[in-house]
Amino acid sequence: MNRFVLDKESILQAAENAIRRYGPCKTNLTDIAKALSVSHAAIYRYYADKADLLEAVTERWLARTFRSLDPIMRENARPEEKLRHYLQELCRTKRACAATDPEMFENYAVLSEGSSRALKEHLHHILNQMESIIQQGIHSKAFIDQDPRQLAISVFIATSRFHHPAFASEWQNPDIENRLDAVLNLILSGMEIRN
Amino acid sequence: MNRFVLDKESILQAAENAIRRYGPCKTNLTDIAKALSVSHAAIYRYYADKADLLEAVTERWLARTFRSLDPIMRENARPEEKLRHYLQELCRTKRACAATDPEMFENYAVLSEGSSRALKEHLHHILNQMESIIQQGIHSKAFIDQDPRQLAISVFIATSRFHHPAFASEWQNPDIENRLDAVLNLILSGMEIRN
DNA sequence: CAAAGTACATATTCTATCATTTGTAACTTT
DNA sequence: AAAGTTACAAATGATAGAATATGTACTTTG
Repeated sequence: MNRFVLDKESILQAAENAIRRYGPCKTNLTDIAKALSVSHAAIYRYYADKADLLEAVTERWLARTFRSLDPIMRENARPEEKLRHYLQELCRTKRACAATDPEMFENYAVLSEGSSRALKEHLHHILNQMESIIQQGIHSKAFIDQDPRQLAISVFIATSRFHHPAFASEWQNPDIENRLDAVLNLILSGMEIRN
Repeated sequence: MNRFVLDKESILQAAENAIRRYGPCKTNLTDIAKALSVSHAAIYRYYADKADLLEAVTERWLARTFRSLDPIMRENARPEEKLRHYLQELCRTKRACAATDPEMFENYAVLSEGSSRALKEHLHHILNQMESIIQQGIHSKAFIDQDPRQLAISVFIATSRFHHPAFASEWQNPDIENRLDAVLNLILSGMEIRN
């Protein structure tokens, strides 16, 4: 018998499968429960409600998907190159998700319209990492001496077109990577101390 | 009798009134025709179809609304200040429309999701004006010597968050103007030749 | 014959009703 | 008592038939 122990993790996996199969809009608790061979009510023992479950699914997905940013933090490159790599990788990852994992990306896009705790935390995490790189750059006299948090926010905003899901339809343009590089050149040379 | 001569202009005005009254989604040709005391079929003598009429309405609205940019082009300021003013005014105008003329703004936002000739031309017009300011800056050795068109596009993209309708909901934040200034500082100092 | 109206086919949108989904509480089983 | 099921009320979503809107061809009017 393929009898699971029903737990948070198996519910998360079933939910993710359902989202991939039916898309985020058509996914319902009944189908998720059916896949686990339990009644839908059983899920309420583990998650307060549907929104809570979807938050958890997205949180797990975000952590997995943007792990590729962590090695960049450990790179031994000049801060300006590190920040460039970081944003290139952030945007590349978003593009890759939109193209190869469209349902999970849509799930994320839908959630990003509302106000989700998981997404706020993810944004904070991204800004923290950028701030840390900028901090290094300020210490090594590579970047102008301004509030690194504010700089991180400005850089994040200025590159929105390349990582915000509202613009996902533009990301198919083969020129998109060049466009990002052009914007990064402008921003980075605005931050650098020239000599 | 309030008998009009039915012409393109009076139809445009009636259409704009209808959009303001009912919103772009609920506006239909029958109501527009009713307001003009003609049958809806009469409109087809002047506009090929509904999309054609709405294009024309938007074109007229865009021309009227963004006239405030023209005086800036004639300003006798340093190119870096001129470009700053231009983008501040562009974004300020968008914010003002979103707040005080929500139906016409929504009409514009809806159109901007599709591919409208009027909007493409408007974008070209904006980019042309920005390019011209940048051109001046390059000649006066205030800006780095790069393709002014590409620079204009980069500046436009980097400020999307402040003028693209997808972000209109963020424009209520009282901090929005400071955020724009921070991004403009970054971009402009990236373009300027420092000494 | 130019300009608008009428009549009509097709496409779209509304609306009323029905089915599903969500969330809760009381019940069963081990 | 822990882990699940069953049964149900309220919210949400699907559906089909009615109503309205769009676009075209033909008719009327000055």
